[in-house]
Amino acid sequence: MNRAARALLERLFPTGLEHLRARVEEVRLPAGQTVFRRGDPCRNYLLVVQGSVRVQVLAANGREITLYRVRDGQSCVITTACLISVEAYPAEGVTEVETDALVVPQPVFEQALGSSAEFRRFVFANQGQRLGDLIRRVEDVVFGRIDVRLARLLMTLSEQGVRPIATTHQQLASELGSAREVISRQLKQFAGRGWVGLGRGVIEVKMPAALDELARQSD
Amino acid sequence: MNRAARALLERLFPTGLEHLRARVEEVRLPAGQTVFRRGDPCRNYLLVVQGSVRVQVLAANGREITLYRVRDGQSCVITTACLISVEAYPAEGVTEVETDALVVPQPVFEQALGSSAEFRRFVFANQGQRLGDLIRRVEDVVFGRIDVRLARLLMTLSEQGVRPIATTHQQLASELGSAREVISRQLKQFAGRGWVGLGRGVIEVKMPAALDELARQSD
DNA sequence: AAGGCGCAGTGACAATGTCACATACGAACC
DNA sequence: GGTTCGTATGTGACATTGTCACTGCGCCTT
Repeated sequence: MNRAARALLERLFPTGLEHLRARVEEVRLPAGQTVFRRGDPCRNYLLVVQGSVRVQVLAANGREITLYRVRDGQSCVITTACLISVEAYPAEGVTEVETDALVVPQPVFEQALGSSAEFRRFVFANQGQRLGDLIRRVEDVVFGRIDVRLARLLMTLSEQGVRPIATTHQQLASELGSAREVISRQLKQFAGRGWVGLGRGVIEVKMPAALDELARQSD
Repeated sequence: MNRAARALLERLFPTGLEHLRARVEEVRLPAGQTVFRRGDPCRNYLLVVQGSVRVQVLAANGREITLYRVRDGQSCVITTACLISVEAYPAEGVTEVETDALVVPQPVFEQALGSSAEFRRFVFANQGQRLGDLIRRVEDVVFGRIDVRLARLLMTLSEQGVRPIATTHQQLASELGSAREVISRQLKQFAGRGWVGLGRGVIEVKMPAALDELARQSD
């Protein structure tokens, strides 16, 4: 078990709960691995030590939308909520990169919840954040314009990742719950204004200020 | 305090936790009352004893969408999640009818969470259901056709409420996150096929089987 | 070099949302 | 009975977004 995993474990199962640590398993998942599927029952509490899990919903016709991501040191709302209420997963989770996770069996989860205020705080803090993400996503999808949403996404990707951005139009569409053609058209507009440069599987943000101004429009 | 409230209180604060009951307050809210606003901090855990709270998001241009409802014996995800994570409310809640609720102060909530497995189960069961509602709502909004969604809504309303349905096109639009004109057009189509009868503020479902068939279409 | 496959471009059309009005209904009041 | 007023609904023109059916391009494999 690596250092980050051990630190997280010690934080969540502090003195007095050491005996629970042994029942927590560490797993290393390759990128692109499905962690849970829609309709699966929840049996374990999952904690991402290091990596990223994308939680998404798929439509029959191939369209999809990303609900939120679970990143380093976070846990998944759906798992938490379904674990005790015994609902099936309403969405699916896929690792985006190689991901290190801790698997806490349901009985251990319940026991820790009963005996550690720190553990409860962690669980609820995660719930709150993920739920907030989700509601903002609804708002965005229902009321937001696609150009604004795309501009925002491009800014986010260019700030946090390698430049130029390595992604396909289809991936952007899946992120936003839109269709590839729509994204292609928007990107062409952006490119026409000189805001971005387009290549196969590559997008270069050339005028971040312009994109940013568009991204700030709320309505 | 009425019987239903007392029963709920006894269930959630059983023998051993009687002392907490006294710190829970009962309130009776009139219909149309705003329970919490977007951006408000969460200070109390709210339990609906009898009534209904609609949780919704409003857009700048007047459009709105209902996320879910909290009904008899249920509690609100947002409140639960924000209470401990100290996030502000990302949506707002409004009573739809006169509503009886229990107000559990944050410290009492934390204490109960630490000492009662029954209380924890209740809280998480509610979380799971409400979160499931929310994800299904996202799916519906992003991938669903408006005619199908409207048919489903009309069936739900006609099954559970007084017939004919007493509602305006605007209310239906707000429920679905759509625009009034869109709903009016769809209803006119339904009426043209003889599926419904329309009046001012009133909709009569005439051919539930036809609506139901439409409502079952998933894609 | 020849396919094959994934990615992107395109035009026509359908569905939904927006805007600016016009109308119609019902309650309250003369 | 009429008048008036506020709310609910109808409507056409248009903008935006999604769908469909293709085309073409670039890169990899064989």
